[in-house]
Amino acid sequence: MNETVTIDIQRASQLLKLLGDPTRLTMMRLLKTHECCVCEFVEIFNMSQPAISQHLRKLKDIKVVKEERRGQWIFFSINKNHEDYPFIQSILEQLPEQNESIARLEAQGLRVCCK
Amino acid sequence: MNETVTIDIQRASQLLKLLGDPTRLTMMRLLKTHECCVCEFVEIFNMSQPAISQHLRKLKDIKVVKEERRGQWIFFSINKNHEDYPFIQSILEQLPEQNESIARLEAQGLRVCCK
DNA sequence: TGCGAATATAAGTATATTCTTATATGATGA
DNA sequence: TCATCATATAAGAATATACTTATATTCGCA
Repeated sequence: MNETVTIDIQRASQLLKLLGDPTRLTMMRLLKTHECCVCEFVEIFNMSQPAISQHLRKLKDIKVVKEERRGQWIFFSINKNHEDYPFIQSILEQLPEQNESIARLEAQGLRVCCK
Repeated sequence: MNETVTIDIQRASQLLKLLGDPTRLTMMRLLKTHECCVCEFVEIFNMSQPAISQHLRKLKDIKVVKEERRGQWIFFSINKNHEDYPFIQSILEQLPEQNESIARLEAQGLRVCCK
């Protein structure tokens, strides 16, 4: 009958709470199109490394992002296998692209450092 | 070019933060299909009247719900004229209906009390 | 093997959030 | 007009959140 995928209210509110922080929401929007490492986020948000690390940990704890070490760096990306990925994606899709942040990084030569 | 409606990240995170509470998220889902008054929410959530009132106030402050007094009762409903209504609606649509709550109220004869 | 860079964790603090209880307001109806 | 019902507000307490600074871990490379 009803073909719309639904998500349990408890899980939904937990996800929304995590996305309800401007830093984490922007992180997720950035990760929608770019893999990023911690040092890039530190630059983009002009925030301390531990602060960034702690935000990423929360996203990692509920498995909406995954990490992959490449040499010295750890790259984060969205976990597309997450059970609630469609829900998350439907939100991120409505947010404006954050390409300026990435462009600014590249202009400063700070993006390459993590490639 | 891009026809998708977007919402500013700051406003989006503010909205998501408010929806990121199970009580408020359930309230919004209920209001999607039913107007409700405070006393009904008190029954549904089995929560104190001031606690309910304070949650509703937060939703009212950012104008995602509106209120209308009818005699002794104040009925709440979703403000469909809110600038970010499409964003909110896209989230609520993915949540399961909360008809059991309403049905339970009616079974207890507590729904009529506010008609 | 040891040092430096990238990241994580721990502990502490300031602030925000969500209740509670007590009280105020506002409409209805005897 | 007064008592009562529905709701709002105020003040306070417990807990959660998001930083800070200091320190630990882990990898790559000389």
